[in-house]
Amino acid sequence: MAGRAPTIRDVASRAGVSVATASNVVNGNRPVGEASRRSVVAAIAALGYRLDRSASALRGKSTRLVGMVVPDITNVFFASLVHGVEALAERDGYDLLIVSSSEDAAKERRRVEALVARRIDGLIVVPASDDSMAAVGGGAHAARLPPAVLIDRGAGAPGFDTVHADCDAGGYAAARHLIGLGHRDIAILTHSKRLENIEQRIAGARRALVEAGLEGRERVIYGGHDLESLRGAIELELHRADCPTAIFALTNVCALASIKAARGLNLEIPSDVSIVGFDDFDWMLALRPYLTTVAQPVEDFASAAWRLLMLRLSAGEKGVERVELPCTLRVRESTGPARPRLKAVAEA
Amino acid sequence: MAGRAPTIRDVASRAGVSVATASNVVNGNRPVGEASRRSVVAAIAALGYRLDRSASALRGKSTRLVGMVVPDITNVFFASLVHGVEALAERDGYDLLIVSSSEDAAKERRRVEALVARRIDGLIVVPASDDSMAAVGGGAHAARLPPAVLIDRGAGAPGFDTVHADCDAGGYAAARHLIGLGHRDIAILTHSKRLENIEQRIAGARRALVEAGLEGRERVIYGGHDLESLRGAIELELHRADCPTAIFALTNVCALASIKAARGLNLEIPSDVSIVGFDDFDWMLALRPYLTTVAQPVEDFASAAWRLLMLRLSAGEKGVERVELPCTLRVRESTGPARPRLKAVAEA
DNA sequence: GACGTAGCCTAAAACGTTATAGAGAAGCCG
DNA sequence: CGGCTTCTCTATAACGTTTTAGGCTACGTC
Repeated sequence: MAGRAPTIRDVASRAGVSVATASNVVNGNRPVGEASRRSVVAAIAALGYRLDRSASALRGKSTRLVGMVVPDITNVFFASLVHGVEALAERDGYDLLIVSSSEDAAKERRRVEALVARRIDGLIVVPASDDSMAAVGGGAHAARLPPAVLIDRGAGAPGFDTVHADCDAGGYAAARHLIGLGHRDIAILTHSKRLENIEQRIAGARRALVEAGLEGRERVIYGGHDLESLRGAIELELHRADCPTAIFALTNVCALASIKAARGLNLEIPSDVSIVGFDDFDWMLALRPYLTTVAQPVEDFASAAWRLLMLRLSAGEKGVERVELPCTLRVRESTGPARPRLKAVAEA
Repeated sequence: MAGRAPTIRDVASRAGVSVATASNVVNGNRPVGEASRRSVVAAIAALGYRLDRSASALRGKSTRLVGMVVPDITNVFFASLVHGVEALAERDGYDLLIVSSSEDAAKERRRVEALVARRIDGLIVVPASDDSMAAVGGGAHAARLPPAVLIDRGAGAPGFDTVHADCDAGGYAAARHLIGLGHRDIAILTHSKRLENIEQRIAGARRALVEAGLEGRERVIYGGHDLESLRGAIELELHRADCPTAIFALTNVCALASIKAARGLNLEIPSDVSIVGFDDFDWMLALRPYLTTVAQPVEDFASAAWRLLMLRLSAGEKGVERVELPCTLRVRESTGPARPRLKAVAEA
């Protein structure tokens, strides 16, 4: 039937008005008289007209497109973030261009440039490293970044609105909990990158140890990004004669790795080794014993980030805003009183 | 320093060639002489020119934009699919517009229309229901859909390339395994939607039962989309006097729900109840006992879908293609010999 | 009645790119 | 040398929208 899709010209001529008026009806940019508006609406319905966003993106000042960068969509933490942001974006009539950085700053930079080439209105990023976004902004012919909000990491980065958890408090709460149970040898498992939020978690834990007169008793283990290398790293630690009686796993993947390692070495949780994890997602509730964990308010991360972005898009120039959200320690079954280590760990 | 970003006009004039030539250098659409190409490349570097994709989207025939629709990005199965597709899209210079349908056909339709308004080149969908995409294609002023590939569901939908697993074989293998262990009362847990692939899994299981002379011994439990309602549904079943000795959970969320339910009722796995799950992801490996499961080749889903889409984008008209990939039963520890039920289930 | 103002509308110029049609030069064949 | 093809390049017209700069009418005020 129809040769090509109807354009706003077709709408205008059928409604007997100018294209400008038709356009103003479509995107209530300027007021339109009641009579004109009605005939335009009727024409739109009759023709089945649909606004071509490519064209409005080119001509208009907004593309109603927001870019989102995450290290790994497969990680439920980031997936939840995306989930939350996507819902809000839809509500406000934005579409989301999602890319992943694979925890690689160079790749992140490439991907962000691709997004900028699409003229995104704004950007929400979980940066691969704390300063990677600053690097994208700099340089001779640097891509002019649109307003960007950093989530989870890069809390100190100048020039960006940021949303992050109070990781220091989270680390402190976790460590205090373990210390209260009598643990003196605590392994802290994390991935290798030097990230501000990770350092904060460690700092918080350290603070608790110092308070308890246990300065320097923690051991920080950097295990890499993937599950298997993390498991290997913590397994090695558990093999030692002076192995820790508790593990504080700084991300949900680290928690998973710790559990797998303990299982592999036939260590009972929590009687042989206590574990405190990070984050709190559905699958964790299938683990037995239930995991004691430091939960982050992921939904709030998403809504805060979106709010900041929308604010900046409408408000234009304004000071950067830093939102810090609370973590909550959820004590469940994977932590228990420390016992003197009796049996030697069997070789796997 | 620079007022506005350099356009291809600036590049052309600096290189001393026409804009058409500059454009042809940027997107090797037509051959360009060596001398011109060099000066254009030099000009691009000097000016820090970047192609504006909004403009090429409007004028050109391709937007290098692909839409992807998933029911729920939070589900690791769909997240993995996105992960796979995104990597391939990046490789081929496409960007991915990701939306989620929340398992709701009406929302799916709205979201697809939004994508079409962006003039996406193609579409990769895990449809909310088997015929939801066909519905989008129809209608009076229906959005003309770009080439679309359906993953996981809608295997029979006319006019679409599809990628799906051999669910019948998967269901058959799982049921045979349970029957071989002596199970006679098998509960099949799934979410409520009538989906072809789910029906196939059930059909496969039935086939195994019929073969073993156990016709009609399975009970299919439709538990809804979220974890808690699924758990409630299977819990109810486990409460019955004639409760099943084995559960075949038809998705990874169903498996999770089954485990939680068993735990909640203090049933030992597998001695009290055996569980076969579906899909195979990292977090499942932290469960104890290790879950026996029917694994789907998620990475292959993604690459097959991408291949089909690229094929159709280049080949134009051609017959629809249906890719069916094998499932593999991974026998681990959550299934064991059926024992006559001795103890009554304690009230939770 | 002249003037200012508000409300509604229009014509036409962008936006930055790619596609089209064709021009000029060079090479090949008869 | 004329005619043909091939290669490279250019000028210019789109693409479908929003924005700009006014223009017309109606209305109230002096």
